[in-house]
Amino acid sequence: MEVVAGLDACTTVEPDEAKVAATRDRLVTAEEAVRLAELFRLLGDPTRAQLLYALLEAGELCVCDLTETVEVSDTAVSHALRLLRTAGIVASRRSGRMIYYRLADAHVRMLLDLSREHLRHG
Amino acid sequence: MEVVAGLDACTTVEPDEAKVAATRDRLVTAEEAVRLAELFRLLGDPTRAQLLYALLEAGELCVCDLTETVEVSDTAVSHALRLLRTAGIVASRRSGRMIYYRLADAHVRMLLDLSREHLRHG
DNA sequence: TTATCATTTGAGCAACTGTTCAGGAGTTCA
DNA sequence: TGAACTCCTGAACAGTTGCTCAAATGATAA
Repeated sequence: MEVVAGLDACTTVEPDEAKVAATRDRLVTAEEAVRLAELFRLLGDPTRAQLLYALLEAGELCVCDLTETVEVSDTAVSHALRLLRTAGIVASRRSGRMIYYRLADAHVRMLLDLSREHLRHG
Repeated sequence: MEVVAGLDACTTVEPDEAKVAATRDRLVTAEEAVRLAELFRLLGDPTRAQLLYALLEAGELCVCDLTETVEVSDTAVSHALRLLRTAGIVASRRSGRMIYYRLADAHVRMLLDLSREHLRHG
């Protein structure tokens, strides 16, 4: 810690300081990194991932259908959905006593698609 | 738990069982979901995210440059890089006493790009 | 109203995560 | 050889995570 403007190490072999400085300028800020990590972290749980892929396929599903599709308890699903909803990743709509969830972000949809590609033909 | 073939709930209002069954067929398996979540989980930490974005910008950086770019201890960087290396997300190359790291996966590069888009113009 | 259904909420807890610390391994140079 | 440098490893510890359980909404039906 406490390396605020510390640019005084690792110059023994090659002067990579220029590269480091250039990288720093174009780099995501620490704050942006936190927000990006937050997004990935939300996708980084098997239960939440399955829920999201189910919504990606089905378009819209109620909690009980999601509970059935992913095989975990309804409360676990609800807790998971709350996190995703708070982050703006999914949105909900009430119809009678059921609540239907859907993906709420085009970029997330692309992320899910792309990473599935990575897994299957990567 | 213990809902192995349980298809007997939530048919009160609409018969969504067909939708659930169809979704299940095209859905990622539980095993795939675990692997996908594992990938996202690795991106889902501020330190690792910053390291990856630094590599995305710079192409290749040694550990000491990464330590300087991201402001955490060298051991923390090393631990983080080991996780990413084990998962095949980054690769390393030794040159003298330095070890240079680079992104090792085109899909991951796209994921990083896409999510940055999401953050900045989403 | 009462009963039932679908979903949510909050507390509690076991399991996991990321960091620091101390020490070790491999490389270069005098 | 030995010292200096770059990086890695393992243990330990605080903080976080995701689940279960019990209880509470909100909505429909009798």
